[in-house]
Amino acid sequence: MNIGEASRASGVSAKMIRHYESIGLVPRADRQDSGYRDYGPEDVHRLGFVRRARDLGFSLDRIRVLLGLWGDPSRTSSEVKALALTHIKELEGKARHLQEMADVLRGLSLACDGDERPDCPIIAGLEGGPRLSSRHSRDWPTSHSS
Amino acid sequence: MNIGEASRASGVSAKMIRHYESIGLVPRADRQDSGYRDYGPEDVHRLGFVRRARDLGFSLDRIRVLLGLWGDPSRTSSEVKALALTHIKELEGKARHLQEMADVLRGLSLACDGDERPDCPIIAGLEGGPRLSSRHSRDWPTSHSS
DNA sequence: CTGCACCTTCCCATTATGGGAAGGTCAACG
DNA sequence: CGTTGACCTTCCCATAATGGGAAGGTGCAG
Repeated sequence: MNIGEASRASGVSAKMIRHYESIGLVPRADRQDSGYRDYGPEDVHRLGFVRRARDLGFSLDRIRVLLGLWGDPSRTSSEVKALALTHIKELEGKARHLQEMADVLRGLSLACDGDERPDCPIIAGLEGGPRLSSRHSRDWPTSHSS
Repeated sequence: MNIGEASRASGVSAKMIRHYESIGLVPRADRQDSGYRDYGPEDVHRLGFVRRARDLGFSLDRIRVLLGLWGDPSRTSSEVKALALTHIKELEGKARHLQEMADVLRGLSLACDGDERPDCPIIAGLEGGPRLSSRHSRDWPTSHSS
């Protein structure tokens, strides 16, 4: 089958299929006489694997490893699991980081009237002064006059 | 002051300061006779603003808008707040997405023995079959024999 | 034979950041 | 004065993953 059909069948864009081939993530596809790439069910299967791994946030580099494990009959499930757990930690670390940023910003936003006047704690927070944290405003000692 | 000092004072790398200038995010810096860029307290202040906005996950494009609002005496805090709330939604959306991926993977990992044998639900999950979801395994109807 | 859909390769753009080269400036030290 | 080392300049390249689009070849249907 042509690349377009393989793309539809696997959910990977033709552009990306070519790219994955160019970086050696997937083997070079066979060619028809026309020069068109030629894919079989196994290729589509592999591309689907890659797509699902991408959907779970794995980097192409890590997918390379996963593909190796996939095709390795002597793999151990502990290798796979270790890779997965590492990835889970990274995902959750990033999720936490994003949520922390959101929380800080929400704290500033709660203090912002959101009216027609220019005064705005959000701008003030960005402007400097106390480090941005997720704590409440009463924990922001703007100055210690003592 | 030289760019190095401005960098240390603002927490923005010299490389990035030049970059921000090149894309017009911050005004072109004055030059000393030597050709060195020359920064004043106000410049450092602005760079600090940019850094803190970056720390909260704002894109440079949005920081451009924030800087505009910052310097606009006729801004309304509602404009700022709206921008912030939009950004919060995006951050939380991304955080949720990452967490969902982690949850799916954790589901697969829990089912994986992690021993010396090759059998691995994680690999099987990537390989295809039922769509990857965050549901429990008892919610994965592999087949309906009825 | 024409037209349209599809394929090929190649280059460019994105986002934010950094590495590094080649060369100019400055200050200090001997 | 001369050298050295820290600092500055600009310019190009790289990253990760994806897409846009151009220029040109292929295949099939009418």
